[in-house]
Order: sequence, then C-alpha cells, then structure tokens
Amino acid sequence: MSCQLTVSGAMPEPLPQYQRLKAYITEAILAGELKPGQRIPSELDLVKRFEVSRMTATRALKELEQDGVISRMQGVGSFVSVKKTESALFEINNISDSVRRGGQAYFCQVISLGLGSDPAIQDMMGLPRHQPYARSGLLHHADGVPVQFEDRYANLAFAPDYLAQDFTKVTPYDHLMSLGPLQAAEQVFEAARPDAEMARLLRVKVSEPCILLRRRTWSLNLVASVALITAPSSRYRFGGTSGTPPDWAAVLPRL
Amino acid sequence: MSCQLTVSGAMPEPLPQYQRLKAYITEAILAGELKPGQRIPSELDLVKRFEVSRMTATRALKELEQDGVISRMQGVGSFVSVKKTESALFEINNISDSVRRGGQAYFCQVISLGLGSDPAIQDMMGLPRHQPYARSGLLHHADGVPVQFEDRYANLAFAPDYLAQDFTKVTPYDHLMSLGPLQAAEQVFEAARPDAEMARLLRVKVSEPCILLRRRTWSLNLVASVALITAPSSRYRFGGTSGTPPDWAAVLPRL
DNA sequence: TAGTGGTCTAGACCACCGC
DNA sequence: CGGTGGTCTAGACCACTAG
Repeated sequence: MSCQLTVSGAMPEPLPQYQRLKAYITEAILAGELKPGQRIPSELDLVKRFEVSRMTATRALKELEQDGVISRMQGVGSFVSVKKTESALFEINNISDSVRRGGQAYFCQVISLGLGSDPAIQDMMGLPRHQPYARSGLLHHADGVPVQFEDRYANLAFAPDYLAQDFTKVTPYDHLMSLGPLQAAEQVFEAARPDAEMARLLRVKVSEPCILLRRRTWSLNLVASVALITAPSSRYRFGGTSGTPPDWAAVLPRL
Repeated sequence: MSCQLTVSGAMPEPLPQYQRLKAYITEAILAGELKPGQRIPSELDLVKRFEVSRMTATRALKELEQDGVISRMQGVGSFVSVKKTESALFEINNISDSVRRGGQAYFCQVISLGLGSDPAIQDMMGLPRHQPYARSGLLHHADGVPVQFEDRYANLAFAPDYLAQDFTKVTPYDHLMSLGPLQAAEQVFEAARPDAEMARLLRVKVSEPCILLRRRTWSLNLVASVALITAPSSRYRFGGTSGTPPDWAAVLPRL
C-alpha cells in the first residue's frame, strides 16, 4: 500500500481501492476467465489478495451487484450474473431474445430484402436523394405464430454489409449493435388496423388492433436505421422500465 | 425501503440502522417537512442524532442518492432531489403542457373521483387489502375534443391529499411531481378497441383503434400511482427520445 | 461447523466548497 | 478556515447456507 507516485498522467490517477477491485473482477469477466454463473472470489479472498479492509471489498462487490454484474447470496457466495447487462438505458430488445426469454421458439422469415430510395425515408435518415438505403422486411415468429412484422431501413454508411446478413440467424438489432453503440433512440407508438397485406402476413383479421411502432436509432452520430414495426396487440406487448424501482418491486404483479 | 413491505409477510422488525435513517429522511419528505431542493441533515448530524457511526450514516445517504431521492455534492451537502429521473424509455409528459405546446386549448373534465379497493390494483401498488387507494377518471380535451381518458390510481401513503385536488386546474402529474421526484416508471403499450362506454366518452366509434397505456410510477421508494390511459390513435400519439441524438437531428422530419 | 455475506463501530486522512 | 462528502482501516457480532 501507499504507492502514491506522482504519476503525471491525466486519467489513471490514484484510483480508489474499491474501483481497483471492481475493475479486477470486471476485466476477468470480459477476458472470459470468469463466466456467467461462475463463482467469484469472496470478500475475504479479496481482502487477502489486495490487502484491503473488508469494508472496501464489501463495497466493491456490493456495487458490482447493483451494476447487475454479479449476484450475491448470503451464506452462499458471489457469482457472475447470468442475465445480460441490459444497458439500462434503453429497453430496445432483441426480438429473438425477447421471444426466447418467454420460453417460445423463435423463427424469422425474410419477406423482402434490397435497396430503397423513398425520399421520405431518405429524409428521415438525413440521406441525400442519390444515396440509397438498405431495406429488409422480416416476419418474426414465436412458436410458429407471427408476432411482429419489421420493416427496417438501414443506413449503408453505418452498415455497409447490411444486405449480406442472414437475417434468419442474425437479427437486424444484433447486426447493428455489433457495429456501434446505441447512442439515442426516438420512438412513437400508434394503434392502427392492419391493411390487407399486413393482415395476411400476420395472419390476423383486418379488424384486429395492432401496435405500430416507428423507431429511429442513432449510432456514431449517424442515423443507424429506421424501423416500422407492426404487431398484433394480442401477441406482442411493448413495454419497459426506466429509472430504478426499489428492489421489493420485483414481488409486484406485472402491469 | 422500510415502509411498504406488505406482500412478503415476515418482516424481521429489528430494522437495520441504515434503514432507520433512510426511513427517517424519506418520511420527513413525505410529511412535507423537507421539500425538493432543500438541505437535509449532514452525515455528522445523523451520527449525532441517531448515535450511529459515520459509515452507517454514509450508507443511508448513499443509498438514498442511488434511489434518486436525494442529491449529494462534496463540500456542499445533501439535498432533496428536484429533477425527475425521466430520461430513459419514455418521456412522461404533462398532458396539459403537451396539448398547449401543440397550440391547442386544454381542458379537463373530471368523470369520477373517490376511493377504490380493487385487489388487482392494490397488488400492483403493493398495498395491503385493507388499505384503499385514491382513484380519478379524467377526460382530457384539446380544443374541446377529447384526446385521452386517464384512469389513475394514486397511493394515499404518497399522496394523502390526492382527492382534494381540483383536477380541472392541476393535473395528477403536477400534483404527484410536487410531492417527490419521479424515481422510476414502468410502461406497457397495447392497442385495443374501446368498449362502448369508453367510445362514448372519447366520442369515437368502437371500431377506432386506441392506444392503451399502462403506467406505474415510483417515488420515494413507493409506488406513487398506476395509470391506465386510453387515447384514440388519430388524436394523440405517445412518443419520446432516449439518449442524446446529434444536434443536426433537429432538422430531420419527425417520425 | 466452516465459510459466506449483512451489518456496525470508532476512529482516520483527504479533496472539495464557500466564506 | 470549517463543514461537507469520499475513501479507508481493523477489528466485531450476526444470520444464513452448506457439508
């Protein structure tokens, strides 16, 4: 302890001890040395290994728990969280994960794929008239039943290989998220009756009310994509949580 | 965190010290003794008043900060939160502001007001069976046309004077926000056809698709209210932005 | 029973802020 | 400068879970 050299740098600094411990655990997880569900060092292990007091180790683990990185159980131990980090910022889910989390089988049917140049879409993406965008029409299924039709327009400046993806295996969400961090999102919800073609695809009556979600996402200071999502309200719900509810909220019934 | 644990039954009463301190602050805010922006006792104040160690007082205040109840600044002090957490998934707008911002005249008609004790609602709010909630049914108008019916259930532990409000002048949103900072929100969007009564109120055909929004909000670690909002999609849209789009996004057409 | 996390104490030094 | 929060120590007792 007490190595307090006059490091000139700007960022590193004398990092607080509890942050050093957090970084140690986090990096071990990122490096794959600790995998989800696996046990991590106990508080006393960290006390010995890093020569800190137990309160400091406790703080590091407690904060990692609040960050959703690990789970802890009294009398048992601490473990790498199984559930994904869910960057609490947005509740923009991967449809395939969301279906599978509900215990249903996911399947995606590619209805259309190609280039487009509708001026209205180009405007929404901030593209010049001469620059086309990629377009995909995907029908998402849960247990064989169509639950959502996704009409997506992708910015080729952000995702040049969009059309080369196999969307039966990789969702647009997956592909776009692999190219850059989700920076911002704009969403509008409407209720509408499906037109004849949409009703046929979704296998619903034209009188069945559907949610129509328009979504525009930004990444790397570009409009990454615009999506028009139609879902029969009886088969798919859009929702989410913002902020941090108290922990006892988990016992409350869902909305 | 200490109050309101009604569902789980067994409640070991020797409450931890840090939770006693949290409850002390939270209840002072609920009682109106501490108002948003106002200074709260410092760590050393709490140490003396409750005869605990500083680490314990520190923990209580730190958790209240994470809960969004207070804000702390080194060298300055701790204060009751003023700003709403909002940010993430969706903007929770004041309907009257939202209508007026569109250049339309706002008017609210009180359809019903009173106490309720539907077990399903009590469960969603974490209330025991014997404890009623306040309930209001409000019809919001823009330029004289009904745009949204709001069925709202308010937690009397959070808003004891809810029923005394004049909702033609103060929206539920205004009243609730004046009592504590918005800590978290949970929302679900559905599309549905209005029933006969709802269609009559909103003056639409029963075949007109409506957005049904269920929303639950937390403040001061309590469920502040649950709202069921019905709006004809042709007259009102729900939308919002999360994250920070680039500046130039302002010139893009709306979704 | 041994190991884990949950809570707590009574000190301490520091960085920061406003006066 | 005095007060605030930010961090840290070296102990302690307890409740819980597992073998």
